[in-house]
Amino acid sequence: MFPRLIRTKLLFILPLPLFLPTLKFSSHTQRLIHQEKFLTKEAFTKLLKSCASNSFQLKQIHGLLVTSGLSIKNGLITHLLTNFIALGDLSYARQLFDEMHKPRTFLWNTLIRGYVRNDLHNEAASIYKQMHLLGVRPDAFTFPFVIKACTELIELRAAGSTAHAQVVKYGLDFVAEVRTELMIMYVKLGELGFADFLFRTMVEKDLVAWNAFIAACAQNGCGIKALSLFREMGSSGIQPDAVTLVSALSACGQLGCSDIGEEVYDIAREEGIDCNIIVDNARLDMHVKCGNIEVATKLFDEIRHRNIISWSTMIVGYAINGESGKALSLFSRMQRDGLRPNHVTYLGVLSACSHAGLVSQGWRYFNRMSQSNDDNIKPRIEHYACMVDLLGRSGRLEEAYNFIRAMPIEPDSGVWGALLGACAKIQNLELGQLAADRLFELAPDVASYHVLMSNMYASAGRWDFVNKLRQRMRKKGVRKIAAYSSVEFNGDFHVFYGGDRSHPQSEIIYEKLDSLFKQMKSMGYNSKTNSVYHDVELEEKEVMLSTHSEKLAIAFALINVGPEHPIRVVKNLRICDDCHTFSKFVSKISLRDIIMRDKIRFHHFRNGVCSCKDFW
DNA sequence: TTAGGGTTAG
Repeated sequence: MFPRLIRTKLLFILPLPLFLPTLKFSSHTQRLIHQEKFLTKEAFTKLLKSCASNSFQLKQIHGLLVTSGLSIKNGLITHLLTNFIALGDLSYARQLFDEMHKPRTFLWNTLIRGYVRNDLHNEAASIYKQMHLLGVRPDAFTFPFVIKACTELIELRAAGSTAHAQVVKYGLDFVAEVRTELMIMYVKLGELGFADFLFRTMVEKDLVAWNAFIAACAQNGCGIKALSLFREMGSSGIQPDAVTLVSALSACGQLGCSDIGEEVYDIAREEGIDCNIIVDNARLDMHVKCGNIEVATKLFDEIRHRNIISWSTMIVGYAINGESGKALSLFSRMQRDGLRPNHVTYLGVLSACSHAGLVSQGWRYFNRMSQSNDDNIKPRIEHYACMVDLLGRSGRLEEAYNFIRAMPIEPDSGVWGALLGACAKIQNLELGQLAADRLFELAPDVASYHVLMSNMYASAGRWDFVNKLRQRMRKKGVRKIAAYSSVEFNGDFHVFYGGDRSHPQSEIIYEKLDSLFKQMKSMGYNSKTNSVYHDVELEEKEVMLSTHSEKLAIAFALINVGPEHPIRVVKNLRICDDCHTFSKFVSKISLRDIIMRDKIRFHHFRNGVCSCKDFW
């Protein structure tokens, strides 16, 4: 009707009363509007600013702009769009974006960032792809978030490499922000060497780059690397901050080295970042993960401004250290103190029940959650998995299976995995097979499900099925995770694999093992060969068992660690029956406490008894 | 008008 330029101008001279009847604004906003005679660009900006937190009002403004039949400048839409992104309403932002004529790179960046910040990584990647197809040139602001999106999703791995190639093509690979994200991506892909190369060749390694690398290592199972970087940072003269210390503490928790963890906390004191609730929680969690439950209890009582994370950490701490009663009474104390549990707290409570086989109490907590009106603590899929674990491991496999069938949400691999784990413990081949069938569909690449099922067949002597399953794994390229145990001694980590002879002290370690076995056998020890899942003769089975990684680690610690310290072993998988018995005997023979952390809980061995009461 | 790093469970 009008040439575009004129129409645009018209918008700004539309008298305000025309707008007012349909808009329901606060009195403050209305005053603001009345003060302006016409809706000038400044007035419009002001109007948007005053509605920035109100999605409804923003939508009304957009609606008015559209129904006024006037063309809208990109600038105005940009304002609206950034507001919607800030409010997390990505679908509305996307609608606005699609209405725009040739949006500039800045807007593409804004949208990608919005998607990533709201965990919509696929959408972020597809926007980038579209940008690429349309020939819009990305800039240094585009890539940090594109790479982050690729890092977060396994499906986007290939896209990550493409993005890296693009970064190089546009000459942006020396931009600190871009390179930091690339580094994180490669750590997550398990390419630590390449991540390290990117870090070494960074022009200026600032605090954020150090932190990103240390945190990425700590979060992706490279605790030793994280700690060595932390030490290197200290000697390079860069002052650590709370983020650095939290990552270092988390690495210590993973590695089970609380002495080093306390040295890290000393630095927090020097830097004046102790009494920071996040750092204090990280320290608490570190002691929990090292099995120092008394130290953790004391620290917990000393933390002044405890938050829900402190309480959850402590509840879980009791649960995994075999003190379920304390976990549950702490939960009651928390509620008496007027704190509301969140979904993690409930996971801790349910896992406390699960570790001790407290079925009726578990049901009570689960029902309490289900009846809660608060959306935040309605049971999620993880809570269902916890219940299946509790029921199944307590021997109520049928009940667990019926529970799964009655679930209001679709069971995922976590839920079926819990059932399979329980079936393996109780030796229920039939139900195990059923769970495994579901798991091979839902999570075909996960080695541990194949291994669990294969072990069950082996225990039942069904070697035909074992071989079939192994073939299937080979075909799919699913590789079993090798079991290892590690012991920290004098700041170094000694890692042992089954049958390992690579340690410099191997000879005396094996001698020590021999003499231990002799003593144990005289006390009535018989090896539990049902933990060896290979079709070999009994004698050979005994040999394989006798060199399990945890046994080597314990022998190493007995030789090296002073008698005033307990023996601490960290294992990456679950402990087997025979090693559990072995550890009980050793704790009795050697009069040493053995604190062993397996994949999901602690075993504190003292004088021939384990804190798990042989239920795990 | 835009950018990179953090704690709690299984």
